[in-house]
Amino acid sequence: MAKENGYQRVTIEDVAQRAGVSTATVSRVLNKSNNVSPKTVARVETAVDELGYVLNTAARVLANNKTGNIGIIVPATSNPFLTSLLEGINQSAITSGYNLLIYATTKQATIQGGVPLPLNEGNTDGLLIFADSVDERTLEHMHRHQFPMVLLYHEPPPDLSIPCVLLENKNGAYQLIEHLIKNCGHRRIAFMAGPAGNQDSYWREQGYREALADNGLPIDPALLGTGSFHDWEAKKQIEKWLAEGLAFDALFAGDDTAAMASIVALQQAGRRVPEDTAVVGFNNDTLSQYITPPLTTVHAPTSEIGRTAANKLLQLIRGEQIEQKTMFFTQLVIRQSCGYHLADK
Amino acid sequence: MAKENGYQRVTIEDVAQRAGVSTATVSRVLNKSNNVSPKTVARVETAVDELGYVLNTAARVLANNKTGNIGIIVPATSNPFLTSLLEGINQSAITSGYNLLIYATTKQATIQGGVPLPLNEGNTDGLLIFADSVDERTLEHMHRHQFPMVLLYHEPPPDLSIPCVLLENKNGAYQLIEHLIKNCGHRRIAFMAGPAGNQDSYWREQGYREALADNGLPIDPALLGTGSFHDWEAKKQIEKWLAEGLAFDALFAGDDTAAMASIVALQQAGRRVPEDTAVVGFNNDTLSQYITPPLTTVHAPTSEIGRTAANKLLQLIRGEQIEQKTMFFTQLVIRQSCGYHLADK
DNA sequence: AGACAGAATGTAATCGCTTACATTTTCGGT
DNA sequence: ACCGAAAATGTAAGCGATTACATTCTGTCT
Repeated sequence: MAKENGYQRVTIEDVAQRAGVSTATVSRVLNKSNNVSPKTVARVETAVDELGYVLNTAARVLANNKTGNIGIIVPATSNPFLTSLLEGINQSAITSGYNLLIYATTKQATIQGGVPLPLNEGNTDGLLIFADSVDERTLEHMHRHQFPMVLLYHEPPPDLSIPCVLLENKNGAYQLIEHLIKNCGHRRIAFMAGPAGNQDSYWREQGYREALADNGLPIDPALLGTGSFHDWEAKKQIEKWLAEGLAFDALFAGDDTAAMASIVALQQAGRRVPEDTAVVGFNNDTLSQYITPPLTTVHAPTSEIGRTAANKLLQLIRGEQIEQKTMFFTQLVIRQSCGYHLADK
Repeated sequence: MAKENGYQRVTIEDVAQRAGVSTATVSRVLNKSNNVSPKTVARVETAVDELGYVLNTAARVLANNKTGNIGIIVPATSNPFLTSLLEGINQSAITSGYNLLIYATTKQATIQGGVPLPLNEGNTDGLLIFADSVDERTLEHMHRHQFPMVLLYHEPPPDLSIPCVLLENKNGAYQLIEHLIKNCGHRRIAFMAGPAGNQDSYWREQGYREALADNGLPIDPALLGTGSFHDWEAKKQIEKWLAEGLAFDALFAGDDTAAMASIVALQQAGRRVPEDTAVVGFNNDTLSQYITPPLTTVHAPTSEIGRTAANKLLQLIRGEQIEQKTMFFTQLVIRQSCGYHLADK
């Protein structure tokens, strides 16, 4: 009855008693339903105030089978790209009167088969799932139960028809690399992949490969590394390459975070960017314009993607029909880290 | 009965029936309570699997009066500092078997008097509250109901004894400014305040003022501006100062985000940093080492603060006694944006 | 004044789970 | 074979809301 910490909850019944009405009426007032006289509304409202009544969400959810929340499962990284994404999602959630609950998975606690998600039908009306932060088995299970979900930056397994919103990566990467080759005159371009299994990274690599091929450049496996979209990992990769004495005059770091870290690592090793080594990223994070040299990158409409994904989920929850796949496109942003301004044209 | 989207929930009763036991037993298995025979456990577990049963969190919460979640209310900004903070909080939450629910307030939807918080006793066991993201009236109300709360970077109003964890700002700022004056030889040091009402900003300003005073420098009101710990705001302030023709040879931007944006704005206007104008920040965000010039700043143990705050809240929830106020200290980090390496010593 | 539609309010079942208490099993010891 | 304590299981009363349905007020029209 009393909460563990000893506080005695005020219920709708107490309010009803104090206001001299039934619980049904109190509930009506609380839910602003019509057909309740102004005087009664007033009486109930003062009773609520006087008692300091707080609605018990759990009870309401149980009765309504609706929570008013949407959730998102993301990996617990500090990549600023995520911040933009969440910003967009939160925006549309709030606009629609929903709250956003965020659950960040860590290495120790990745969501894997069997373990029930902390965010589920009990506390959310639907879920946004970032990349592969939830394993396929769990996904399938929820899908079987028709729980509203939208996948972010990830296509669903072929047999699961879960709506998703995606970023077009290949073409963006292709243009970026082509710019490096044709406009800036680079030949030996290294590539850092993202985290294992990341679909964005996969397509960026495809764009990289095609651009090289189309421009008559070989794919040198030695130029293929891993940055995991993570500063530390990128730094390690650069150091490894440098130690090996790898020859490269440009680097596509996979994303902006890895690019920024790479620039620093390169500079610390005495290489000038872009004079000695050009570096380009992907995403166009807010910060990429603030570093020196300003980063050449590919703009991704991240917070718009977030907004759209949330809206799709909300439609799904309302039972509306939505298209399975939404694709967003990118745009090349040329600044200075690619060395374009130095190239002889 | 059926959820809006038409899915029929499997309840504990269905499981009980299928396993040929009572609901109580199923519940016991689900909660891993002892005193249930291995065979029964097995029978129940297969029934759960076969039926694809998912526990209804709302019902459990209603029965238990415990959610297993802690929540945090933060402003919806993309300041990387917040990311570190959340990281720390999430870490200890998960370690203690709790989940972290994040609610980000936006300009449109700040938490103000009367409006019930989306995160409350119904879905969380306790709340972390960042700075002034919740108004005093609401705070008081929850405090009156003994809802476990911990304030972050903010002291409670004098009459409300809510535990808080704070950062020591004044001394950090003092040292920073003193370094600028004594070691780097700057005289006209501008200051950018944070958001209105921000306590961290207040104390940083005090440190700034005292350092100037102690070193015989006047406080020139013209040198006092606002950056709001925000890139855009900082940029505007710089542009305004530059347009006014304000003379200053150093800037304490209030935090790293404002510092980085200021550096860019200054550079765009043709001023060299630190040769023409030194710039320093506060926080020591991960990125501050990656920019050029690397930022001189004050290190704040942000994610440790997060961890500590979460732990305090968890203790509070368990009913343990905790100290009201925990203070964390800072450390000066000298890199290059202050111009120290150029100063004649 | 009486009848009646519609507004206002009340009654009580229900949502899915936990758990105190009651009851039945199990099993070692004699 | 029997007893009794401990182990296993069952029964049913909540938790705090919502809401279908029933009932009681209004006030208008004849």
